Amino acid sequence: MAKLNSEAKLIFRVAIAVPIFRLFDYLPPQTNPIAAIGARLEVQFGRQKTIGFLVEIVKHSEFPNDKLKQVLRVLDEQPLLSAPDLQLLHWASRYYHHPLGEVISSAFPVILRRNQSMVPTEKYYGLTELGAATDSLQLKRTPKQKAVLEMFQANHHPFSSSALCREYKNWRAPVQQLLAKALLTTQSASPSQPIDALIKQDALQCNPPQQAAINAVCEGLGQFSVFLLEGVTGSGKTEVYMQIIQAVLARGLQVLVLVPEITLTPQLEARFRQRFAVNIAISHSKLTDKQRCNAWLQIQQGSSAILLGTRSALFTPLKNPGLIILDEEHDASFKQQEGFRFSARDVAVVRGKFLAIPVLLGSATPSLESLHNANTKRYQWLPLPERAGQAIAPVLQLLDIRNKPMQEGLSNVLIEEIKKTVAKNEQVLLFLNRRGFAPTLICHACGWVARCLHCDANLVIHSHSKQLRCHHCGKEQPLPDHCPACKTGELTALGLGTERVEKVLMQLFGDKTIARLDRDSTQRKGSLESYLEQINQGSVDIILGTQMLAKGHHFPQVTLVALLDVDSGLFSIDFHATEKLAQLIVQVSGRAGRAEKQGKVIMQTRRPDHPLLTTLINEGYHCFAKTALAERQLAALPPFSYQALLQAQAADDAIPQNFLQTVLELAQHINSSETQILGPVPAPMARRAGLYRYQLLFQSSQRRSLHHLLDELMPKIEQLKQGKKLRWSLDVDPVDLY
DNA sequence: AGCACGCCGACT
DNA sequence: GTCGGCGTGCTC
Repeated sequence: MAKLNSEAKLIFRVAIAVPIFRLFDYLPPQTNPIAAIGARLEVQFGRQKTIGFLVEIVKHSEFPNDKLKQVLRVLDEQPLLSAPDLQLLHWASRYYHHPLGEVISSAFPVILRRNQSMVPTEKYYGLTELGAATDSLQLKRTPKQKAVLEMFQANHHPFSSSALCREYKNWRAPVQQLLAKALLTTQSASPSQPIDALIKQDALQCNPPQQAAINAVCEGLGQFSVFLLEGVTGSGKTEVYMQIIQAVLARGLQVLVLVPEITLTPQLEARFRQRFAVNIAISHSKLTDKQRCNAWLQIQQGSSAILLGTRSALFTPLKNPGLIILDEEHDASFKQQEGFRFSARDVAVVRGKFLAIPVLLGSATPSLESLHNANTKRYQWLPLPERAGQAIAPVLQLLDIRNKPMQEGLSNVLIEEIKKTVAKNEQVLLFLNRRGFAPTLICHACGWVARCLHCDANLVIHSHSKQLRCHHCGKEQPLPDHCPACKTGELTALGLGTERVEKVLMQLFGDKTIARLDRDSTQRKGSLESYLEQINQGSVDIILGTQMLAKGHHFPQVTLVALLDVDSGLFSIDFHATEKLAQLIVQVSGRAGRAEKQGKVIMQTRRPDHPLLTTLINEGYHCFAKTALAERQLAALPPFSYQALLQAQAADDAIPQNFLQTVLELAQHINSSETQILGPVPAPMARRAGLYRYQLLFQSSQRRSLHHLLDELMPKIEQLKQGKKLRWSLDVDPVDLY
């Protein structure tokens, strides 16, 4: 009898955004005994009310049935995520060994993770029949209203409030008046647009490789496949993207476009808006929660056709999914480095599989993983070897600076080249991947070096703010004028940073305009944009900067690029470092000679025979990648093996060590020896922000056996009492072994 | 993650 | 005497 009874009732299995690998069982609410899988639920969880996600409806619960609580409310009649997207989140939770509740939660915008109520979509404004028929001249006494009305009449489609913000600074007042006059009306969503109205501007003429790439992807529409578009800088990758997007839009489907950094969204956004008349949603972390929620809902409900966003936009549900594009696929910022540590590139590929749509990965310098996948035919390789239009490839040369006269990192040969270039009124771009004045402050008398108290790192001299700053924990202190150790010695700045190069450039080229672009000089909001504009207007002669120069900005007037110090990247313990360096060199070189003028790239080095540099220069990135892959294979490193990194940190040195030792013993118990376990060892930077860091690396030639081990290990780690005294995390497919 | 319970130090 | 420090344990 009791059995019959328990089988009669239904149990909701609920995922909640807490760092617990378990699901929680609830009784259905009185009102809805059945709800849709994936719906958000309001539940009492401990002493607080939270949002949970309905994962499964089952017949009985292992949990003492008399202690089950009832779901308070079903928040979504229809689940906001589709079945394949829910499948994807389940997959991601298993693959990255991260709690399902947190993974599902990460697919929602912050507002929908917390707020009970569905946020209404953004308002749309459209013409009434009267408004369409009214001659705008009747409004000549109210010029603002007249202008707004004319804009609506010229465009034939409704505008959202965010779209109006883009067009007009103060649109609210005139729009309100037009509403009052019944010339405009509000509507909840934009109706779908006729296909022939999608295109504003005609496609450009393509060269044969571009056309081949477009054809290949377009033939694959409607089914899953992965394409790797390897296009050298200036080869017209964006045009390829746009023509494929056009084909997807013509089928009435949506496109998800992911880019690595926020700074790249305005450029692509502008080009998309020039070409397409469809609504485009934007999502990145600099937007407010409300703006991001709006973008999410627009895509989810189908009122926007293109979503352009960063890593966090990956899980946005598409009403009519058609294509995923991931630009600059090699970029490390696609990997989330905290919490749910997923790779947006890898998950995008799996998402394409679940949604049965193509995935297009693009880069001038593809990751070794993706090239390997292309070699093994998992991805279809689409090379764009030619520069599109008039562009000529730059000349690359190594400049041996051994025993050469130097001024603060600039060899005399380079200084002459800079002089010649600026004399022709052409721009120079200097790249140095180190901000600040100098990376080391040393006492000339006693050898004391300024070190961070909280990290295993030297403090960096920042001369503008007259400070010593730690680039790892952010701590700052005033620049001392005497040696704190011997009190008498003279303090010397050792090494090179962008501030120091800027100083010598101002001495050497006092009459020229120099722009320094690094994290310090572009902190103020909009300052990067204003620098970029000045550069494009030609009012800057010499551009000096870090990493951020390598990321996709066009500098058409630059004809000389110099990399001041490529050597510092040549020797690193992390096997990813050479790949990263090669990508950086090629990306920076790509800034030169984009227009008709041929560019020149000079790399200063004391290792002119280093195989990485010679291969890269003589045979190009693709050949470098081939040799690098061969080396990885020989050493059985990824992508020829699979890794997971368990990191632990605490204020006390012994705690993470003991914790990882216990984990190691647990793992050895489970392990059938197919997976190697290395450690526990101190992390490459053993102390950071006052915490001692240790790590345990798991590596296997078989992905399966690695994951079997982790599947069994993780629940045991979760139960360790030691785990509560420290911070630990598991990173599957780590890219940064720090 | 949040939140409560609980057991030890310096305060009106 | 008690306010509050954060260690420990629990959440269907």
